[in-house]
Amino acid sequence: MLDIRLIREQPDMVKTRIATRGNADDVAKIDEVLRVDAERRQAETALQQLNADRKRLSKEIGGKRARGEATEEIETRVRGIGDQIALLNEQTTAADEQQKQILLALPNLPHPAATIGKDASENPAVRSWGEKPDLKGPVLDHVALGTKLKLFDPDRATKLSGSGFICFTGAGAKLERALINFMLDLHTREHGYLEMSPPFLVLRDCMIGTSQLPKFEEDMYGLEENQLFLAPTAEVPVTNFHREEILAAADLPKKYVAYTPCFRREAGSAGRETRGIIRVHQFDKVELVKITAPESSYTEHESLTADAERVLQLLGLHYRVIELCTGDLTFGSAKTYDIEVWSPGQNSYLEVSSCSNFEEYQARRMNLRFKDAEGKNRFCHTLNGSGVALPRLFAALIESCQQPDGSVRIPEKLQPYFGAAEIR
RNA sequence: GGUGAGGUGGCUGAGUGGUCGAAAGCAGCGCUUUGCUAAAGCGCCGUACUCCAAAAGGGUACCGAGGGUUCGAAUCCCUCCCUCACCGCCA
Repeated sequence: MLDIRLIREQPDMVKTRIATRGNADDVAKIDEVLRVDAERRQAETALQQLNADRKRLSKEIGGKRARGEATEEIETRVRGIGDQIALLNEQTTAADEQQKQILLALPNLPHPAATIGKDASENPAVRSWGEKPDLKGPVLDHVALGTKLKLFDPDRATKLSGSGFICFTGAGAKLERALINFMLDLHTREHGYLEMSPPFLVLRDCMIGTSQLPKFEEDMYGLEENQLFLAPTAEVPVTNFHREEILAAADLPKKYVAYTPCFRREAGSAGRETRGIIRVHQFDKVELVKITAPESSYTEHESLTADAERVLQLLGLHYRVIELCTGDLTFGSAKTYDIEVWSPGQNSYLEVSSCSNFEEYQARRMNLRFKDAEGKNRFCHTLNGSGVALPRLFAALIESCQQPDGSVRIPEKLQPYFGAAEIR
């Protein structure tokens, strides 16, 4: 959520920066929120004056009663003030709510140094690591390989939950588990993250806090009856862990890692990149979350991205890192790096991680603050990134490690977790 | 799910209709005293919004949340949430 004071004081700067996202509605919303804000403050000032009057006169009544004097006249006056207060109260509450809704629907400002562009085609490449594997023999994609080696069963998964679900089986299920444990151990032992195992169902307030709601409700699974949502990413429960808190500066940065399944409706993306296990309604992910002081968030953003990259490096998988340009930047993010692993079967790169710095955008929504050296309460910065998402990692791994004889070689670092050197 | 007891500032804890944004204590900060430590004394010590060009300084709201009664609510009434205890159910 953007600071209304920033919008009030520097409306042109806010408009210019938000416009780089390429959505004209956002700019219009700035003007709207400024208008509502002005109305709100005017009504609020009038209301406060009336409240002050009522408070003063009510105290007078108390005094007069104590002295045994008549109070009917004042009581009548105050009753009249009370009626006005009720009216103005409705106005300010409505304006307040309206302002809040507009602010919740406005995306974050892209970082001032962000690459300006209209969509994914203009995302600048940052770096790449490793080489495309030199595969001998016919290259199978992960669907063919997985089916042949019985690593997962798309057809039977459909029988269970409909299209867009996957069921891992046998060595596939074990590989999934091995990858989760490998990543959790890496991030906790070598990168200093604290492991969390959070609830997968979260309250609406959490979804608002990390900015999935109110704007993206159609992409979420919700349980109508008790107002819970299936978390689309561990980012939601883990970042909201400290919602409404004031942390000590000495406790920052907080670094958390969590494995959770992720639930996404993927509304509107039917048919796109849906082959095999590339885009499913439920997938596993190991997520990295940081809560930092504003001064260090960009340094922490670089190291978080490096921590995620390390997973692919240790598995020997070729990848590249790109920066999202303003037009492709996610809603709440100020800066995002995507990590894309090479998929020989798709002959393209697959996004396995999206590492974002939200600055204070989420913290403001969830009222997450810290006490700085001067004792002032300030908003934290929040960051997260996948470390990394599993189905695409799984696909890239089996495709990249396939052998001419049709087996899959397990990367050395993963063997202790998988318990074997190959799948055949 | 049932019954009972609770939810007040960083913490403990007073406050059952009027000058209560809230006693007192602890913790914290500053000053005085002091060779140091300790102790004592004095003062400060919540958050948000808002008014003023700004500072200084005002104002309003907030005692789990939301409604209601009243001229006036931390205090009375209703609903909900949460915590604790016991009972029931249950992996």
